[in-house]
Amino acid sequence: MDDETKAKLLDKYKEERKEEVKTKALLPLKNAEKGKVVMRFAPNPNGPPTLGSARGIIVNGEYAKMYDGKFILRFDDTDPRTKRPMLEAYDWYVEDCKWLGYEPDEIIYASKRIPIYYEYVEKLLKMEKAYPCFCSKEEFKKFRDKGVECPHRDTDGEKALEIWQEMLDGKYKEGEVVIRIKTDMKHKDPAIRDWVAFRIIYESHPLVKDSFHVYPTLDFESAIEDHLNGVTHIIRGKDLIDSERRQRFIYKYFGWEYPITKHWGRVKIHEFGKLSTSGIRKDIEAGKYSGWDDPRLPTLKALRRRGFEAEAIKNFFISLGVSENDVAVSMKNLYAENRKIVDAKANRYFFVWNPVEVRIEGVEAKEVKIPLNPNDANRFRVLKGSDTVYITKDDFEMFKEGEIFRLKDFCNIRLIDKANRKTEFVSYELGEVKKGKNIIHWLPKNDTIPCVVLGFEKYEGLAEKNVLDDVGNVVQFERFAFCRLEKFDGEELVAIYAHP
RNA sequence: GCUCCGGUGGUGUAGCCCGGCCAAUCAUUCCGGCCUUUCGAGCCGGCGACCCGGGUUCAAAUCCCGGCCGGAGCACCA
Repeated sequence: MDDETKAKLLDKYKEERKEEVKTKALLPLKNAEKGKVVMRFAPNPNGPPTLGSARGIIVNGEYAKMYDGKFILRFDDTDPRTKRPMLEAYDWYVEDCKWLGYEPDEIIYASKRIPIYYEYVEKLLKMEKAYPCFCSKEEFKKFRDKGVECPHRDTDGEKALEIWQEMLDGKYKEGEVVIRIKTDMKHKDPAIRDWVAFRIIYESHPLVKDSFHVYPTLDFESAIEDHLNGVTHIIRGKDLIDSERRQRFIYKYFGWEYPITKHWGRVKIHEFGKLSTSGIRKDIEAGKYSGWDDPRLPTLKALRRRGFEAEAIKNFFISLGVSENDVAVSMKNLYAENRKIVDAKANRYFFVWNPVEVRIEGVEAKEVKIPLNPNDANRFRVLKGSDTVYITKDDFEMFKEGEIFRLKDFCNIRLIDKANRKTEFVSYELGEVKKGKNIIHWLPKNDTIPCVVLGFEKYEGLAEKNVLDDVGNVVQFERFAFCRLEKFDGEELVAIYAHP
């Protein structure tokens, strides 16, 4: 790109930046040209996609959309041991990308393209920009720390290729030899000094089985792929910030242009402690969680099960932006985003947890019509008001004898005998009871279904029968929370707690 | 220890590159009010921030230096 177009782009970038401030969108991308942007999201599928993955999918996918560009999903699955991929997880990533609204234009499996990486390392070997190194990890660390070149560094190209061939032929044991990229052993940042590009691992790979035993490291694989795919911008976590400086050496040797990079900091979500994929896996195996979609987990499967809208997750991450600061954020922000979407369409129902039976003296049974959604005056559900109702224990305990409270949309009653849970009818009209905490929800004695709500805590109780019209949907249990009704087996309704 | 990065209300975030329009944006939380019926929803309103110290300048959140605090990398992991 020449200086003039660069300057033009920069001006445009500044203008867009100003405009974007008002709207809810990602800040414009540096040097991005409509139609020419290529973004990628490159996970290792060693577990299911989580909220963290969602950030990668959304930020990269969204930029691709903003600039009518291309979005690539690439599986960086080149370690069959330490970061062993999980076969089912490949599809999970594809599904979740689609669910979030970013269907990949292309899907790349690094493990299937290992021969391509071989071609490039052979070139580097021949150019003497890479070399086989027989140092042990510990030995090499000493050289690295001292900034001294190791004895294998000046192996000539011919010999290097010979050794490489022997590696491929299986003549070496694991750990005996690796291929290193020449950088600069005196580079002021020790993290950059001659890094490993290939190592030997005799382990069957979940996807490509026993096809290879010489595997590239992330830095090598990623460097080659980004160039081959014409990736223009890389946005990822700041843990990979040094990758750029390492990989730039390869780009320099081949005369390629490195993509523009941007990094985000660590995200800590208050509600989920420290959760590692391997830790969760153990807990699932131990029975602590029901599976990867356990509603207490930060996986996208779990969030979807709880009824979160993809749009809400998107807005949540867009609001975090892309800054290198570490953020500690609360799920309350996600809840707020989801509520904005779901509030208008979620039907309202009564769910009485820890039900307490209460008798009402002097009331006449009568059907009451209650709006399904307060914003919609035309849709109703019907409850059969009767002389015996259930209310939640939390409410019951709050009231004192003599106090009047209202069963929402039914009638006002006075508590006369708390020990025997007896009340008396006062009136039907809203009248006496104004608003607020004296209006509670309730259920008629003989017209309910058992309902269990699964979430960070488990709630057991009763729900009105009308909910059966909404199985599969997100509803609001009034004065409780938004929940997704998962299934009804004829006996009991299972709902998943979404958020207040 | 070595290298790099960052610090704006309780929490995120915009502004910083190109100093003045910033007595600082937006969202969320919290608090208060409203709602012929959710005080665990909704609607309206309010409180609340430029890490500290120097310097440059007519002018600093913005530039420079130092300090403090936080983070990342220094793997034959990604």
